[in-house]
Amino acid sequence: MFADMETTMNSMTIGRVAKLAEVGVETIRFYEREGLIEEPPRRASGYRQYPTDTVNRLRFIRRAKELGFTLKEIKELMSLRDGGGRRRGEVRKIAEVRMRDIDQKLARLQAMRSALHGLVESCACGRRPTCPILEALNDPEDEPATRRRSPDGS
Amino acid sequence: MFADMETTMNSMTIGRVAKLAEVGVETIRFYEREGLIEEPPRRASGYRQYPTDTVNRLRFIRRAKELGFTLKEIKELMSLRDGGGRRRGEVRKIAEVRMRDIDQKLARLQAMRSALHGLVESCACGRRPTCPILEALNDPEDEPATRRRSPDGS
DNA sequence: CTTGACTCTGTAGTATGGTACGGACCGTAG
DNA sequence: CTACGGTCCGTACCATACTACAGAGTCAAG
Repeated sequence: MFADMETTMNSMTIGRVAKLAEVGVETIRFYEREGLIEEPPRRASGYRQYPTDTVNRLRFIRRAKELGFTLKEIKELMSLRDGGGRRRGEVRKIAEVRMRDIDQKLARLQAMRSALHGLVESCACGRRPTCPILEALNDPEDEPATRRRSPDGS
Repeated sequence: MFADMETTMNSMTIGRVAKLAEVGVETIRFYEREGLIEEPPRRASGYRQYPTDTVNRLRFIRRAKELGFTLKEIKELMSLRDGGGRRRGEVRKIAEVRMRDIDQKLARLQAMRSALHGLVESCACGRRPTCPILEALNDPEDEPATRRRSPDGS
């Protein structure tokens, strides 16, 4: 058909982009309104003409969302690319904060993973005093399991 | 005050649980309605009396949510503890699926982390042809970067 | 035994992130 | 040139996950 032409021409209709990025057409327009992707050039008719790169941006958004980031956070993450009108030190600081945030997510996912692994390997479902899955996301920082700081949280 | 008594008595009011788990009182009742936590015993007055363990469950929910799991998924994860009326093989299968899901999240978070790390270390913001942050979540599985399987995605 | 904070139920409203029209226009295959 | 699907814009609706009342009852300190 004409799919090949569109892809090689480095300019795609919204429907083609949507299909490649595996999102809905309405979603793309929604992201445009929300400022997550920039307004593309238009044809004389008003049709949006997307650069192929937009597909990657949309996939990034989709996956980042699956990792628990909000659209607002994703917008910020993507703006780190070009600095988003921020000073260098500021970009650096944001990136560092996000990294710590990600490290925490990594640690918790790993804990959950190993809890599930234990469940699969030993099949020790329901015969333990404590549940490894629930334990997985226990955080010694705010759970004084043995005693830590003041006994009253407030 | 009476905080100490309540904690040591292994039975807490909803307000106390809420404070310790760092969620709202209304949220707890909402989770109860949704079946994420079981209905606690009541006093004669109708007041809910929570076992201390409920705090851990609520924290688990809070963190799992931050990791991008929906309440439905979290409910399923928690039900793996007691089997949730499922056969052993079924529990195992669910756990395995979830593990693969988590592995993917881990890989993507790690990619994003290292992209941010590169940004912080080299401070190479905005002077590259491609953006490491956007690249981070590119997936060779569905993005035929160099050519792979059929050239047309559909 | 009053007072003020807490809890109860039920219902309504909010924020986020889309999703689905309706009615008109565009574009290309036949 | 006509059919038919894609796209336009605006608005309305939806699911998820809370959040905020209202109005009544409860608890415990003073």
